[in-house]
Amino acid sequence: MNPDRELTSPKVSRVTIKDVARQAGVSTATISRVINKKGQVAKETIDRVWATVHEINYIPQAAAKGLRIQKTQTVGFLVGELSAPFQLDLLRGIESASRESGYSLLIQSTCRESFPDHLFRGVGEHNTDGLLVLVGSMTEKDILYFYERDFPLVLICQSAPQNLPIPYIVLENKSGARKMMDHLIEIHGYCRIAFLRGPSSQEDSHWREQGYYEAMEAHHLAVDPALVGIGEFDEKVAKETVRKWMNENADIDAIFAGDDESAIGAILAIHEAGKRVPEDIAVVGFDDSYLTHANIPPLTTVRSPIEELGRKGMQQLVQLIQTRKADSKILLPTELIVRRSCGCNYIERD
Amino acid sequence: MNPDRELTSPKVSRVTIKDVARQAGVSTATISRVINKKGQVAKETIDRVWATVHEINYIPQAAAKGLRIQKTQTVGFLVGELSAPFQLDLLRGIESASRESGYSLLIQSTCRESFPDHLFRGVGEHNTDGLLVLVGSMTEKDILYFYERDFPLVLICQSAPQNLPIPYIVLENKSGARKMMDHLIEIHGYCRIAFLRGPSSQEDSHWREQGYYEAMEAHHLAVDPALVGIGEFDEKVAKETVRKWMNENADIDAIFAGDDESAIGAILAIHEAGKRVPEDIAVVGFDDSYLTHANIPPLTTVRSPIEELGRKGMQQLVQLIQTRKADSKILLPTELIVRRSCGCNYIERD
DNA sequence: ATGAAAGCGCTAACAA
DNA sequence: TTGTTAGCGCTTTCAT
Repeated sequence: MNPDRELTSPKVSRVTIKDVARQAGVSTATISRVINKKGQVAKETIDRVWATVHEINYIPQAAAKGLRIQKTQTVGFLVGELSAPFQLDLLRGIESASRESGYSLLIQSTCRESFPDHLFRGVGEHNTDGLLVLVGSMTEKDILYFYERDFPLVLICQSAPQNLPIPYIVLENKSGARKMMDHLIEIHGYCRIAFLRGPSSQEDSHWREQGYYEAMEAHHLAVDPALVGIGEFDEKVAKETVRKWMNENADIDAIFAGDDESAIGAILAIHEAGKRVPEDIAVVGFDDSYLTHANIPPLTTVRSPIEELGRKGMQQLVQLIQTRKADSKILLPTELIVRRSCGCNYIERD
Repeated sequence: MNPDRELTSPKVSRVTIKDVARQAGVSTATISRVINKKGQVAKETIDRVWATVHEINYIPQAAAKGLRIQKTQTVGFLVGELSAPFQLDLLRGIESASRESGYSLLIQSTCRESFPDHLFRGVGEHNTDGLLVLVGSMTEKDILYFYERDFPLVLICQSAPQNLPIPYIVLENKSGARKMMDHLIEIHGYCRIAFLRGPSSQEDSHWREQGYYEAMEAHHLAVDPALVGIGEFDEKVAKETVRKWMNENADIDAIFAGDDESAIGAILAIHEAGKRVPEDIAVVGFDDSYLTHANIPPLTTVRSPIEELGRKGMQQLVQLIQTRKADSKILLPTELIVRRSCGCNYIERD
């Protein structure tokens, strides 16, 4: 576009620990001791070293340190496709926790990954001390590969394959769904409740569906198989499913969508059919993701503590790296968020 | 929570280039040549080396290579607070571009950063070859610091301070705003158009506002200062401003919100006042961010090519790192997205 | 309390 | 075409 500019080669050649040593009149060993606060160093020496460090703007090179101590002080976050809004909350939790623990954070999406070779995986033992693996971002085969090499791995939203002792952290999906269903049934008296399931391979999806069945059974309500449709955690897919129900004039009191995205799709389809939410049909979601509160009507949903999921997951990973131990399983509680799309009379405060 | 588990120390001690050399019966130099595809190596040797590499699962250690070649093959992305949904789109573009260029991606939020010392910045010359800097994530002082050291920097949504030749990439905010205003005025005949401005320090915000003024002037419409209110790119702030207008019964045909978030806030406030969008007051936004199309009514807005912004920005950075040259300024075109909140009769297709 | 020196794993200049 | 070797910048052991 615009004219190029020319850059000279770096004005300042890298300053190394040797420069600091020379300048401060001590050995590199002492510099290292001061910077890493290890070993005994005279108070005055410490001060002189720090002064020099600042004076000449010394910053230790990570690669050299890493090579020497055989640690990268870096963790990796693996994600399938970067697109679902909850990933930003997750990332926020992950980033802050890693930073607080003194680890750098490498992030890699594996969706259109096409590494010719295991050599060239973007992230792994060669450049990280451990990996945080979001469901769907790594094949079971690869998980096993790392496990066999005892490389620290923490799984998010996914339990360990083959019951291996790989630490993982998941949401309380079933009880969350159960709470939602109880609300729909007990408070509103809905009986004909449809369910929009997520991807069948997803554990979150699976447990939410189980919660739906469990609640129906507990309240002696029959599940109409025709009212369990595909939502795929996708707005468009859900919309299509609900559109079909609308066309068939299906008898539905409420739709429990497997996640907020599909809930949006459901609402859109219902409006398209000229009906109202929640007056004609209630719609509720799961996750309490971005903007659900600003929906019209504001969406009743189950809050997933996504940022916390990221934070805790990262804390587990760091602990695993440093002590080789971690909780094998962490279950994060979910919370019912009642707004108006279920038929309640909630008023948004701000 | 659950019982801890014990992990043994790594079963497999790291395999190094020496192991491959020994096993394949050649020198480490040859291994290096094969892996990096540099220099002349006999076809059969190449095959033998690769076979060995796979057999013993050799992965070159990034730190060692980095130390030797004095490059990290890593780039950093600096962001203020990880929260605005557009950041995910941005990150997607950045991540894919960096991966395609063979760079690892370090990400760091600088919001609640509290490094005691420049030594311990999370990201910089010590662990990256260059930095992608999102507006608001770095002080001018720090930008200057890096600039003086000729450390590769590309700015996103922010022009270079002091007209320094630091490459940057921004959106066509003014012309986008202008297009939107022209639509509002020429197609809908609105005259009393309010504007919800973003943070005054933000360049995006500034240019969008300029586009508003320019369009008003071009159409010989008077700007009513009372109708230029604060929105801060924030739903709640915008809502409050519009709520005030509603209470005052201000004469408004349309509200042009500086971004989609504030547009949402505006819509909420209008509904709260018992009025309809767009029948009573039209509302339009800027960015075409997540879920705007699913709004009720679907939001008319200006699309910002955020993912492209990330991709292109990263490509510039890589070019800057590798050739020391980059376009000094890139302007990314925006596009008017007409839906229904402006009063048009758009039907969502899916 | 401080310094000398070895060596982490890799690349590249030079030699063969 | 292949091997030898020095050395990147740092930490750490062992002296002193």
